[in-house]
Amino acid sequence: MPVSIRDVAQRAGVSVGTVSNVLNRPGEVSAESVQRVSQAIDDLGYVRNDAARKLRAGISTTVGFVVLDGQNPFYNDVVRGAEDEASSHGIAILYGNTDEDPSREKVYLDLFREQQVRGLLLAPFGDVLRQLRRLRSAGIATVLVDRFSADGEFSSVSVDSIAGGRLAVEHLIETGRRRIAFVGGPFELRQMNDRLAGARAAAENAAVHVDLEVVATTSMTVEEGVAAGARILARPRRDWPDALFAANDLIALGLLQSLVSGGRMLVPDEIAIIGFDDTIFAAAAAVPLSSIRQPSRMIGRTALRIVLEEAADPDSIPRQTVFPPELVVRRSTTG
Amino acid sequence: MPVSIRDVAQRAGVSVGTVSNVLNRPGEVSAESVQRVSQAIDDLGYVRNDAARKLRAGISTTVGFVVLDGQNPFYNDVVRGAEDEASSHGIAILYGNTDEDPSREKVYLDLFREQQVRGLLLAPFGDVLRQLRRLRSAGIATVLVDRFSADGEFSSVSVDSIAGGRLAVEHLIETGRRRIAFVGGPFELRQMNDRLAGARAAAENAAVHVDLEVVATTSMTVEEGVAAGARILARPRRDWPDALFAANDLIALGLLQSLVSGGRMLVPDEIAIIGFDDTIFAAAAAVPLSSIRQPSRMIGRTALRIVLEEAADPDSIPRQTVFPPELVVRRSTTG
DNA sequence: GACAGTACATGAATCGTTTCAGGTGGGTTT
DNA sequence: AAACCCACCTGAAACGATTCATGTACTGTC
Repeated sequence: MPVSIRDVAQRAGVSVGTVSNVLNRPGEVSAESVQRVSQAIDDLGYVRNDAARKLRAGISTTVGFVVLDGQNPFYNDVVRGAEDEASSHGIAILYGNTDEDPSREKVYLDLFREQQVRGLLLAPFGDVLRQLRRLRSAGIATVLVDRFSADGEFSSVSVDSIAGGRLAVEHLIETGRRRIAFVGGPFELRQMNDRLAGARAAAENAAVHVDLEVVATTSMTVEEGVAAGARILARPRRDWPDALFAANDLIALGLLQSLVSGGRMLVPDEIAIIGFDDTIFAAAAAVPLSSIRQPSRMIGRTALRIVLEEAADPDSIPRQTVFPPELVVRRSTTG
Repeated sequence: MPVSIRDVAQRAGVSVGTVSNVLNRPGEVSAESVQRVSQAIDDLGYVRNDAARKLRAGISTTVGFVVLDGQNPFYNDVVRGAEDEASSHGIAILYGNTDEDPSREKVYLDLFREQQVRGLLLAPFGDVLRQLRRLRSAGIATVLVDRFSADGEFSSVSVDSIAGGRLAVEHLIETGRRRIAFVGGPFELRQMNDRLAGARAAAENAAVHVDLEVVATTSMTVEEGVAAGARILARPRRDWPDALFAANDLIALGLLQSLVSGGRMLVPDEIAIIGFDDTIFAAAAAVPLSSIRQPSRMIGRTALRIVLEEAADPDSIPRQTVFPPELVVRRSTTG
């Protein structure tokens, strides 16, 4: 039932070696053979058995991609970029979503190792250094996504989160805000700390006095944003901040939902909100959301390209690719 | 460098067959052997080579999932459900997103066939019947997702779109709307036609007279929703509908964006909007969006379970699993 | 016509697992 | 003590592709 290279060879009247050559280096085969083999392949509906190929040639045609939040449109965009690049190389993507759960992350890393992926793209959450090293020694290259690899041990593709945080807060200050809250978490995430650090830098370097407080969330979801918004509103009015810098758009949307619920339209007049990522939903929000744009597809494309290069050359030196963030101003910050 | 089952066998002082048995049927091996082999595996950091396993045993440990819109949170939820089920079986998901492009769809189907996935989950867009049949004859089971398989040739897991359409329009009529526009497309999609059919049925069976027009979009995206909204607003005011039923939440969000842009807050007073899918963004929208909820994770879980069952039993009969939709009322339809 | 060089084609060996027919040794039955 | 069972182990064959050393046939040169 399953048709193998041998069947093709027989039908085309050539040896298996020739069929393999037609498949892999058509240039080294006579035009006639190419023609006859192609014909036989069509007739028989032959498809290469990737397992056998992988086994013998050691060439894997899959790349793993593990993201930390599958609900976040930002990661969907990144994956989409990776996909484009991958399919142009005939490579398929093994996808895993950890939902910020270190044990799920571990499971996926093991699973993908067993699958012997060609390389791994990872938006890390937990402490995976040991595992990544083991992957490397098994010949699997890893590129970190959305996370600068400070020690330079692995390649990474990310946006300058510090600059992003600064952009956001500078914008808030310029538009007259003075009591700013950074809403985000968990702070195990490096990006999180960087965004906050950028925010702090902007606040400190401002010509005017600016208060910057931190409202911590346990994850970067809409629900957490809603909850944080409720906590803020529960304070006496004089203790409200006049601007919120959300660690990502999901949190920002949650905040927005709190602040406009029950017909209270506090944004942007009383409180400005700015998000991060500039996902497709930012523009469609209750109040169109200002945000810090990341070139998400480009991040995905680039990461995939790098991982393939590293897989091809195991001695390559890890490199950090950092894109600049971009401020996108919408109604939520401009009364 | 790479450690094989032979290395493990040697270190444990047993034969390769025994190691394999420890891995696959530990019950049939003496406790001592299990212990020694496990020890050796740990010492050596051995991981099974999935390619070899797949080649010899013909057992694949991946399932393909091809969705038609990776930006749509609905599909992300479905994938998440499938993921949960998959990882509990040690199965990895090969992910592909076609973005409503039939040629991409074809590419992924070929790619996944080459990978010899255990089964395939597919939210189809184009005409893939021929390809699916070929996959089947190659021993790869397919389960259609979010699409009822009318002819019963393949298994499917979906929500009753007709009922969903009816629910939506009945709700609009009950809340006093009489001039309803269905905004959606493309109509190559069966779900699309079903949702519209349900809407028509509700309009026709209503006790009062109801107008139902169709505003066609070329895809189910926010941008298309925005464009459709603009077209509607461009009409003389007396020709405006008083309610919009969007084929999914993304379109609904786009419509909303048009209708509240420039400070015009037409929703819900002048125009009601209801979406479909009840994605996480519906509640966070400009005006919290009424929608028709699909049990998305459950759809994913179920589809994966079924595809595994069918892979295990090639003679199983295709079955259609249909979940009921659920009306979720929010501000966008209740003045 | 001998020789080298070119252009292709061949098929056996190989990758790392799983499978399975056959083997071993000790215990139980008759 | 012969016959049989049982629990466990062994090792070679097989999966389907790729690789590579070895052929073969033809062209052109001197």
